Amino acid sequence: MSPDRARRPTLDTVALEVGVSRATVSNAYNRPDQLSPQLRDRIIAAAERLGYPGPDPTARSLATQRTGSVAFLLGQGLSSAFSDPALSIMLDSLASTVDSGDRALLLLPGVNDLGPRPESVARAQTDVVVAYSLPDRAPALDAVRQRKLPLVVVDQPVVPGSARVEVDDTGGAELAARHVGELGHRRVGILAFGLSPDGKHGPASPARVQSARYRVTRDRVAGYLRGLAQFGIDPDSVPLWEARCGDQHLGREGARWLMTRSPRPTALLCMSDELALGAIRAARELGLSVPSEVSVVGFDDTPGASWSDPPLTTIRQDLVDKGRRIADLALRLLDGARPGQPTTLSVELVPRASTAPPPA
Amino acid sequence: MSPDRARRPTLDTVALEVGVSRATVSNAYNRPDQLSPQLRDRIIAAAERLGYPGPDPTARSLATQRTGSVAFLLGQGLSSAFSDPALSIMLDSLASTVDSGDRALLLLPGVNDLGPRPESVARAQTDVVVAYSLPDRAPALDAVRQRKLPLVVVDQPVVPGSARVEVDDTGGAELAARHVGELGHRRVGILAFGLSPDGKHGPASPARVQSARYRVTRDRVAGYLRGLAQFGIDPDSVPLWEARCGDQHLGREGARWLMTRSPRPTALLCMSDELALGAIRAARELGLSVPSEVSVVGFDDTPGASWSDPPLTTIRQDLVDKGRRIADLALRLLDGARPGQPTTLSVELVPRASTAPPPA
DNA sequence: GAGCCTAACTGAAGCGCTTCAGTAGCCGCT
DNA sequence: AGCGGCTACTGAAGCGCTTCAGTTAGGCTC
Repeated sequence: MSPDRARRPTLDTVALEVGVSRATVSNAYNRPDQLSPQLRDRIIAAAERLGYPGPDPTARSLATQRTGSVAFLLGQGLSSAFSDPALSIMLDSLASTVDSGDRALLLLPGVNDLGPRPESVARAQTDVVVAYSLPDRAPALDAVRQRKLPLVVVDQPVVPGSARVEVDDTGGAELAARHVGELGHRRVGILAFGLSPDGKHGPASPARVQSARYRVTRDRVAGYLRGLAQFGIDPDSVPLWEARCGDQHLGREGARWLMTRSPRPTALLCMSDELALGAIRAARELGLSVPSEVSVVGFDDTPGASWSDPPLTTIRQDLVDKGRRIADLALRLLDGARPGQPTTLSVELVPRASTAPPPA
Repeated sequence: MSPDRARRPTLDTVALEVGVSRATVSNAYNRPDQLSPQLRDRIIAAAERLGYPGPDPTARSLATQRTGSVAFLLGQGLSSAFSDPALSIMLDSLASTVDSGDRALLLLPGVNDLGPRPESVARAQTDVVVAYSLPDRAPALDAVRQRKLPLVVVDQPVVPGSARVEVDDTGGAELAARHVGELGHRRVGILAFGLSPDGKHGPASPARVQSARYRVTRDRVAGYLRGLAQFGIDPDSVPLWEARCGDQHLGREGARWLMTRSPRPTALLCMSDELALGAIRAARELGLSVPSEVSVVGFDDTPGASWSDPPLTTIRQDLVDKGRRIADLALRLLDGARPGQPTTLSVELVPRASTAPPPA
């Protein structure tokens, strides 16, 4: 358009100015040991003078065949994602690990709960992909496969040839269920995450639970029911409410529904601390005391769990460790490592004051 | 390393296979109108057959001189950032706008509250930068300037030559202050965000307030004090507690400190809803009723504000609109638009049940 | 002083794509 | 028959950088 507006300086510009070859200027930036310090100083000074901002990242990427960024694929949009502090914490830890490896985080949020659009993935400048909690058969994963990018899947269905980091969801849920079982509860309700990416929330039928497209939700339900079964509780008698995303607001709504069933459950198993906090709130609004009239168990052990009122009994997973491992794994894949065995992170029960034996 | 492991197919591979020129294959992907549908179909089919995943994003970027991503620079790490739902909401709206423009979001979280490292910025593959709430004189901004990238600054000090989106922080804070003034409060405390990127929190001296490096915090304090002054309240008599980041936890701690001053403030002005929720909690723990014994005002009007107990009087800003505008602006800068006048978004007082006249 | 080694620098070949100025062929018009 | 104007496709010049195989000069050794 405009009459050749002062072309940006490139490596050549600088090389010409200093009177050296382009390779030398490149070395000045990337391999300082390859040239004499004096020459390097001259080059850097000339670059400064010419307003050369250093090697262009894109050109460098093309030449080196690595972009230096890690793409993070998210099932949902950012706002629902971050309404869950567990994700924030994990992502923060992931991001700092990634950043310390001199790489940036390319965030591809989901659209309509289906994960990112495949075209977004196709155009993403990245050399490794982390998929977090996408529904089964997310189209974005096809795009990843097509590009043959190394993939780390987290909390998510198995994808052949990818590395995997998982939390022992089933085990954790079972722990939670057994905890309330041991306390003597026999009427228990489940407050679950979304089951399928169709934006629905509300009471969920067993059939819907069967066909759930989110692995995490499926596994946790299975764990809950398995744990409860050990106390003779019939899975079909367990009411389940599905919250589309894990925020307190829906937790409250769901808990309200669960606590108005009859017979009223005396314990609520919640798939996240946020949902559990919503449940506590709902209980309070219904005039039910926690834990003497209703027990509530969360999942994740986010900071909010320990300072809620009452403090929340929950299943702890080490979110910081999780983020770090994911990032490490991704960085190692970049360096050509094989996916290897899936990493499964352990969980533990953290008993606090939101659970107690059921009312007599 | 390995003996020439099946080289990835490129445009040339496909062109050779189909027997057309490379340009034609490129057109098949980018300008379907430039070739006959039949040929295009043949090309796409051949690509499929060869496992060609479509034009390489990096090479494309180099050729077109645009990366297709928007870098988002954050003052803090992700976890503290997302502990503020206001940011999540805004970022979500920003991300979807960016995504619908077929661009991705490159997230550069801050390190040590100073914003991203300048090297990260230097290497970032992006063609436009959004800086959110960095401290004054953040080193990352120098890197942006050096690369001559278009810049949108948000909630942040003015940077020459950049576009700007702002919320009327001073005005909003003044609104909040006048609201409690009108209700009759004369002893008021302020629960503020961090003042400077040094990780400190706790009671802040007027001197520290003076030298604050975060514009938002500075402006809101100024607004509060201006509003209070209209009711004859001496700025020096107003206790201020600084929460390093805006999370409930620190809000509670700060509020507790404020509410144990003597004379005890009858109203608390909080810089975010999260802080305000923490304050309400602290009040409850101290056995003080909200609003009859102490009034609390938030800022942002996040969803949590309306369903807290009691519902929170707050200053509303339209976060979704904010995100969208930022993204639009960034995309327009990419298309060569001039930065133009700063956009200032308005705020309004939303009176709810957390404020009332002071106890007699 | 011949031979060898190393440090310092260079030349040129890519990396995979877009784009623009052509060219070739064809159709329709006069 | 000649010409203009299409449509469909091609060639080649970049985009800005990295990297590797050299080359050169200087220093060291015996």
